[in-house]
Amino acid sequence: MIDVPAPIVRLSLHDEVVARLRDLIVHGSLRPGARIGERELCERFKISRTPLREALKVLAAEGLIDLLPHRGARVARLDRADVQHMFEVMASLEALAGTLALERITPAELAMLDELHVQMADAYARRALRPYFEFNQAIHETILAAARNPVLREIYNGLSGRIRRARYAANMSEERWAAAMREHDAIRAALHAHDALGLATLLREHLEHKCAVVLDQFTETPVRRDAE
Amino acid sequence: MIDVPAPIVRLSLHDEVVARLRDLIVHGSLRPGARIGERELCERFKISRTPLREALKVLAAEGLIDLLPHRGARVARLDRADVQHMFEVMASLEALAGTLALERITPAELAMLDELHVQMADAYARRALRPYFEFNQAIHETILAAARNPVLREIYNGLSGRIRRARYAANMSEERWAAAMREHDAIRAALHAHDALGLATLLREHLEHKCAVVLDQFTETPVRRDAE
DNA sequence: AAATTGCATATTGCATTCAATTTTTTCGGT
DNA sequence: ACCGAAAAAATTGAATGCAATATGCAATTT
Repeated sequence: MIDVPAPIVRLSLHDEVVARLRDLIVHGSLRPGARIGERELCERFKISRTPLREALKVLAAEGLIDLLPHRGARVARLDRADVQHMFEVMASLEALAGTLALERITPAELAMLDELHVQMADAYARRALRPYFEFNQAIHETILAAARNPVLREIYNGLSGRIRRARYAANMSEERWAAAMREHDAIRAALHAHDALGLATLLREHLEHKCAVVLDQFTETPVRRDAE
Repeated sequence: MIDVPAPIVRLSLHDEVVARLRDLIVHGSLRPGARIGERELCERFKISRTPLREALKVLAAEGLIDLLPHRGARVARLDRADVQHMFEVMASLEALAGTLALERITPAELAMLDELHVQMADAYARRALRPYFEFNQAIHETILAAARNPVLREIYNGLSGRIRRARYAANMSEERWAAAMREHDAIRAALHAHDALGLATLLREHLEHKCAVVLDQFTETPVRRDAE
C-alpha cells in the first residue's frame, strides 16, 4: 500500500457521448436550431441508439437541446433575451463566488491569481486573444474554486457552458478590451483589500459589460424550420 | 381559429417517470443513500427498463441521485455541508429574484403578493403549518415569476427541489416562526418601498435563517453501506 | 478458524427488435 | 397545374435480448 488505490477511470459510453455532444454544441459545430437525427449521430459515433438517446435526455435537462415528442431533438436556440437572462444569473453567481472566495481563499490561491493576472496582462500586451481568454477563464475558475462550494460550482459550470455558446464569436473592441483589463485590476485590488462589497459589485458590473459586448455582436439566429 | 391550437398534453413515458421519481425522492419516500434497483422500479411503475434508465440519467444530471458504473443508482446523500452550500446559492438566487422583481413587477402581482401575505398571516394565526408553508412558497414563486427570467426560474426550481428534500421535516420553533413572519413583513415593505438593496439583503438573511433552522434539525444521514 | 480463491447468480450496459407517430410521397379531383 | 387525401417511408418511443461486470457464497488452503 504505497500509493492511492489506483484511479481506474471507466468511461461509460453514454457519458462519453454526453461530453462529445456537449462540445459539439458549445463550440458551435451543431448550430442553434439544427435538427439532431438519431440515425445520423449513431453512425457518426458508431454506437446504437440507446446510449445516444440517454445522452439526449441529459442534454435536454441541461437546457442545451430541445426535445420535441416524436419529432426529435434540436439544438436550443438563443435569442437576445436568453443571453440577457443567462448573464443576469451569471452575474449573481460570480458575485457570490467572489464574496465566498474572499472569506475562504488561501494565500497560495491568492498568489496564483496574481500570477494568472500577470500572464493575462502579458497576453493583452501581445494582443493575443486566445491566451487572453484562457487566462481570463482560469482566473474566474480559481475564484470559483476558492469559493469552496460544490453546488455553486456545478450550477456555474452548467450555465457557463450555455453562455459560452453565445460568446464564442465574441471579438472585443480595443477600448472594451482595455476596459476589461482595468476591471480585472480593480477586481484583484478588491480581493487583496478584502473588500467584499466592492468585489461583488465589480464582478457584477464586469459580467454586465461582457453581456453588452456579446449582445452587441449577437446575430439573431434565423428562424428557419430546419437550420442545418 | 378561435383559440390556441389545443393544449395537447403529450406525456412521454420517461418524462412521467422522471416526475414520479423526483417526487418520491423529494418527499423522502426514497431515502438518501437508498439503492434504486432497476428491476424493482420497473415492476413498481409497470414499465420496461429503457424509459426508467433514461429517467435515471436525467435525475443524476439534476443531482438527485448518484449513478455508479455497473453498480446501479443510489439516492444522493445530504450532509450538513451540502445543505449549507445549497442555501448559500439559494440565498443569492432569491436576492436576484427580488431585485429583478422590483424592476418588473406589475401592480396586479403586487396586489397578489399582499393577498398571499394576508392568507399566510392567517395561517400563522391559526398555527396551521401546512397552509403556512404553501402560502409561503406561493409568495416566493410569485416573486420569482415577477423577475421575468426563465433561466433564473429554471435554476431556482432545480435547486429548490434539492433543498426541499432536506427541509421537509423542518418543524419551526414558535419564536423562529414569529421571526419569519416579521421578516416577511419587512420583505413586503421593501417591495412596496421599492427598496432594492434592502429587499435583497432581507431575502438573503431570510434564507440564511431558514438554513439555520434546517441545519438545527438536520440529522446526519447515517452512512450505512445499504440504507434500505 | 480465518482468509482467499473460484464459481454461480444477479444486475447493469448496450444492441436489436417491435410498435406508434410523424413526415413525405403519390394519386385523384377540381 | 394546384390542392387535398391517403398510403408509404422514415423516425421516434418503448420492449426485449445478449454480453459484460459486480456481488455473494462456498470450497479450499494456510
